[in-house]
Amino acid sequence: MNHDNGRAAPPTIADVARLAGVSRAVASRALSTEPRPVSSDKRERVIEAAASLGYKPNLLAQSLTTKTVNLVAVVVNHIHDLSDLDLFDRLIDQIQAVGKQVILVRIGSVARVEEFLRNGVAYHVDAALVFSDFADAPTVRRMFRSELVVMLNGLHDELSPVVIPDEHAGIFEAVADAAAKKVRSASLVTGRASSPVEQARVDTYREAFAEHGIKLIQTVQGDYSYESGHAAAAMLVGPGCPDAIFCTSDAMAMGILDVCRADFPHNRPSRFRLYGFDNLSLTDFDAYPISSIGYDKSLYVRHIVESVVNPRGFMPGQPPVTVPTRFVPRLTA
Amino acid sequence: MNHDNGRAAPPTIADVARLAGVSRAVASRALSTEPRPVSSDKRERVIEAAASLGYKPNLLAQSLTTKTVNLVAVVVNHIHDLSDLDLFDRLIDQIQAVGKQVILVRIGSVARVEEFLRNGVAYHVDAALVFSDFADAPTVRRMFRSELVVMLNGLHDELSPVVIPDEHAGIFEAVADAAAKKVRSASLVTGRASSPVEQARVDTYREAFAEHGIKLIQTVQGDYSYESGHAAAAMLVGPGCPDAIFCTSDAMAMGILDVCRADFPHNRPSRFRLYGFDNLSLTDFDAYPISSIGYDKSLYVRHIVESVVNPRGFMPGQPPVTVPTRFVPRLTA
DNA sequence: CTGTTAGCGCCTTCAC
DNA sequence: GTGAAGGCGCTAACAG
Repeated sequence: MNHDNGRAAPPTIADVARLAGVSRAVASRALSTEPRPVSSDKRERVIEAAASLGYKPNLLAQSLTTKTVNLVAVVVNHIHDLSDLDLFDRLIDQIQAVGKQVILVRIGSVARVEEFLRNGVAYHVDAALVFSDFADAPTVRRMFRSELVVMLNGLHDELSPVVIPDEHAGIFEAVADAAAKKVRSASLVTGRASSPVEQARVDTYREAFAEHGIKLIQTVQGDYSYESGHAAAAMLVGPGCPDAIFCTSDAMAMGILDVCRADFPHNRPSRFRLYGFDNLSLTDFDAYPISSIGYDKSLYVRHIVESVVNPRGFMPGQPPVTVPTRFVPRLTA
Repeated sequence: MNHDNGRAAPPTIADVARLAGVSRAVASRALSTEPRPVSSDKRERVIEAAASLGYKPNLLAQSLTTKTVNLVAVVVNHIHDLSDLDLFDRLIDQIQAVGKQVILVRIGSVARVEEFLRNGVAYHVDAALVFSDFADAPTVRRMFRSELVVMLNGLHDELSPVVIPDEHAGIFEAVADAAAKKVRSASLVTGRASSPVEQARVDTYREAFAEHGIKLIQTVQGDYSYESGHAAAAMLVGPGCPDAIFCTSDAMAMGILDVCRADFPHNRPSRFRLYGFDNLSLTDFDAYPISSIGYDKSLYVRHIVESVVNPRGFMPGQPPVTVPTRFVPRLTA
């Protein structure tokens, strides 16, 4: 019953085979999840022996021959990238549901990428899901010795599958909402200008403004953070205050809202309307009822896990898998 | 320069040895971090060869002989346990800084614990850091085949090191703060009654109230969540509203604050004072300036990582390592 | 269907 | 200081 009292080494498949009176190969086959040829009586004996020994396969040794570890790397800049905990909770749950485990890799800074490469953090993970934009696909492929890199940071790559929210619809819906509410002028608070994703996002806003005859008064650069929203507020709501402020992250919108509480009696806009982006779960708190742009997280996660489970579904050069975004109205608009 | 264009298999130590014109053993020794006898010219040649090949040791194969994977499991109930992202960011950073990687295990429910055991998620992790209270130390030890389990969920265990905040000081400071502000009556909002940690916490509050002559009017049970705080508010601030409300989590305090905004003009208390617990980074947002009880997170993380790096520092039966808590005043008190 | 034989990639004796 | 040989635990190829 009790099989790990002493300092005894964990049983190996050789122990199981011996106890069952079969060869190691048969034991291996009997214990395999795949259908393998074994006579049913031997299979039974093996299984019983394994149970009585409390045998657990050494997955590391296993991976050495099968070349698959059931390990998926999730690569982020900082853990704060996980601010959408809801999304990550689903993601991890789903990855575990398909029998894999998550190794969480925090890059921290661009410099660390090089460090990782030098130090050889080279687990042969089955796949790497890249949320960090500090590393491009080829680099990540080298880091993990894995061909299967799923880019979720907006950086495209011919050789790797890409899953990405299609921001067009959501942005246009949000701007249309503003236009319907007689918004004629707007300011835009952006993130890091260097990011191509952010570039595209800003362009989409511009396009939508143009289409609805909304005048873009001013663009302020932040860094997606609450603090940068806080700081941006001063530049935005002076005398020439716009009818609406659009932010490319919810956190920045939260910062602005906190500076301008007076402009939102009972959380409703008076002087200007406020739109965020991301649809963080934070926007469910009463104090931050920020109209935002979001997407179906389960669908997004499903696409990601699908490309991990079924890597052959991807052909080099294939266009990104997209998840449509939509406008999520709340009080601030 | 480019060493993985084709479908070529990653270079092994044998390739390095061949290129350097030495035996595999010498190559292994030269590449080892430990000091091993190798003539310096050969060492140099090996290192150069490894670099030019872009050689990265296969950590899995390595672990097969060294019995150490440089993998640390972080076990949580849900990802929402990570609500203190600040803490986790440091933790992961520090773990990576000592050359290990984090495998994030989400238990989800008590039923899943058994499932993990059956499926033999037997990665030989070097250590498991248990935040989940769904699993006790013996179970986790079996799950991971690891002797080194660090309990961070408040569940004690003779055989495993425990790191835990010492809540006494912080609670007494908070209650003293209230007493100094003429608080004479208080209500307490608690988490799951089943948890022994929570039991102890509640007892400490009671003790502190008694010492300062504060009358405990009412105890309401929540579940640490924002929503449960929201719900509790109705029961608390009726006619016999206390002078202060103490919550055993910041999230619950946030829920109460949102229901009772009117009682906090300019975020300052009028009818009653509000105290949280955890000192979440959320309390840095202007909208939730909740007085709380926290501890030095870097110190906490340092203790954890120390017990992972230096497991022999722990003796069975040793008392928990504690991190002192302290009161963190903000507007709501 | 079964058992034997070879490795997977690495490290560690152990002789030299 | 060096290299040959053996083995970590497991599974894929073979013959039988």
